[in-house]
Amino acid sequence: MMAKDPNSRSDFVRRVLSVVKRVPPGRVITYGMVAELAGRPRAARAVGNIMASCGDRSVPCHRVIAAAGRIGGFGGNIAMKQALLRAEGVRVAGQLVRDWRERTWPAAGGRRRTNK
DNA sequence: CGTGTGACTCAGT
DNA sequence: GACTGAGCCACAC
Repeated sequence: MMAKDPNSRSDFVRRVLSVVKRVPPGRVITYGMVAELAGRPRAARAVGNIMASCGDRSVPCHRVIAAAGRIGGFGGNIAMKQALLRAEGVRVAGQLVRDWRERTWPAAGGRRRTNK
């Protein structure tokens, strides 16, 4: 069993993967949110790098999107990411997610206020 | 150990 | 709404 080796990655990477794995189906999360849950609210960029290097297929990296509901990237196969999200019930329009506000996880508790 | 790069984010124009 | 510049972080070389 243990075909995987999560221990070979750094702590931060392990934490990021853990967060993404916790994202339920039909839900999406932004890189910044993952970074924050991972303990580095400013490491959105690093999270993107980790996803690009994610060697763990158990991680639904397709549920990780950029801020403002943008799809972001997917190793050049953005179309696949859109299809995967759509297959989970997420409304995707081109490179933009329409219902990301209601599908962002964890539930931000509601909509944003006048101030970001 | 310094530099460059990238599936990012924010603020300003 | 779109583009630009600057900031921030981890990893490969």
